[in-house]
Amino acid sequence: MDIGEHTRHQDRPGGGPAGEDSPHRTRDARGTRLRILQAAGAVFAERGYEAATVRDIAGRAGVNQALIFRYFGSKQALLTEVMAQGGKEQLVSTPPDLLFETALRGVLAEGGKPDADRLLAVYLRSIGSADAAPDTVRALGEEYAAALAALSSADDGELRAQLAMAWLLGIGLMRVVVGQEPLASAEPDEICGHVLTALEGLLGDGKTPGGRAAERQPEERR
Amino acid sequence: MDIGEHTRHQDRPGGGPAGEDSPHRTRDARGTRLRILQAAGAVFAERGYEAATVRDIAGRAGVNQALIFRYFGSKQALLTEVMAQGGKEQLVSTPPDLLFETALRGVLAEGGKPDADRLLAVYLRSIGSADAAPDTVRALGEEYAAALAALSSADDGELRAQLAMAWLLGIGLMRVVVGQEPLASAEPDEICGHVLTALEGLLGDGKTPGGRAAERQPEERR
DNA sequence: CCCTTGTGTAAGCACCTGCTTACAAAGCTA
DNA sequence: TAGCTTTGTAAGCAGGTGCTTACACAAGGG
Repeated sequence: MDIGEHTRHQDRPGGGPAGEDSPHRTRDARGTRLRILQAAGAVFAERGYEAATVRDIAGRAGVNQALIFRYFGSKQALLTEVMAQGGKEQLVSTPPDLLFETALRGVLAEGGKPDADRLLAVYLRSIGSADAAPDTVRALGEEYAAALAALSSADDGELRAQLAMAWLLGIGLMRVVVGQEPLASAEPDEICGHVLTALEGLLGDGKTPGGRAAERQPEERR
Repeated sequence: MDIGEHTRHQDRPGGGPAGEDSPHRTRDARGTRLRILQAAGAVFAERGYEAATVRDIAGRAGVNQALIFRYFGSKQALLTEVMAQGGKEQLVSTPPDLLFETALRGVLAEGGKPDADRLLAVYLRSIGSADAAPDTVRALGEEYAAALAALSSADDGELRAQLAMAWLLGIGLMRVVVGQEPLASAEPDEICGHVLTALEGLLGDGKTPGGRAAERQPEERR
């Protein structure tokens, strides 16, 4: 699973003052910060936290590595910043009854689109090594699970919701990191149908039917 | 999750020829090799591949680190060896219709028992970083999925089986690595009941509509 | 005795890591 | 011009990494 499409800035060793067509304005602090964040997201997603080096990130962003420490302080803080961006937006902007399907489709879309936000890959690849990553995942996962649990009237609703979240993560792991076939190339609609059908009883608590989200026939793609 | 119980050999810097009561026979190649493998499994499981150092492993095993390279050649080869041991035993020794529940219970038991085989933790923590880890996981997962797929008459049986395997991995990830509550401390029986019920329609028979399976409640409601 | 083989060790090498420091230049005000 | 802040860079530091080398000691055979 090669990514292959990134910002095109390479580490230019010479950096001479000759007439090079610099693709970005120099001395643009906000732009530089953003490029570092994007490059960090890509490198963390590809290699995981430990294997990613700040020299790699700086090279990909086209900046000197000292700038990374000026802007973010440390490699760990950079990872935290990468993880923090855009984490909860989906959570607060999606009605709870559609939350799981939305999150699932987000996970499924990640493998396909090359330029999709690689947040999930960063999470998955950094969980094993970085100290802050499991905490971030746990905190985010708990909020998702709590929102999901509110839908169910079962007394162990939170556990059920976390089981559903675990399935999300596992599917993402298999598709994005491991790349197992045929799962990795399967149609999102097909996977979505299977998963939602299977979870119907787990999340829908039995009394009220799960609603449209659990219909076997997948809805039209958004 | 403190381990706390291992071979008690520490790296002794002096190593004087005085009358030291060595708790293991010296010059025992097979025993030394085994101790290295066990120590490597523990350290890889705790820290992940990248963060684990051969000096740590050697220290935990009570041997000189040069021995690790004599016995295994490289750190990567050591990881491969650790992953290879005992991977497929369960696969070939379990009838297919019990395979999923057996694997699930193995995953669930891992968090509780401190001295359980940490193979899953090694997998999960090393997936993000090591090169060979995803390949090993993919190969092993494909065999499990193939065995599971043989049970189903659906034409996409393999996909369904891999979805089930993904759930396994995700639950393990949440329990062992992330440690999310209440999932991490939940009773294996309870989780097992939920998961098996939910997967009934997915793995059982592709022809049976999923809604039917979700209609019945889990048998014992705690 | 020496020689060989198998097992274990101490010391180091070459390299890489995150991070820091000293410095240069751009932009701005006066 | 000078002075100041902001943005960027080159060079290096202290420490850790995987891995190698040279060596020590036990055991067995001639």
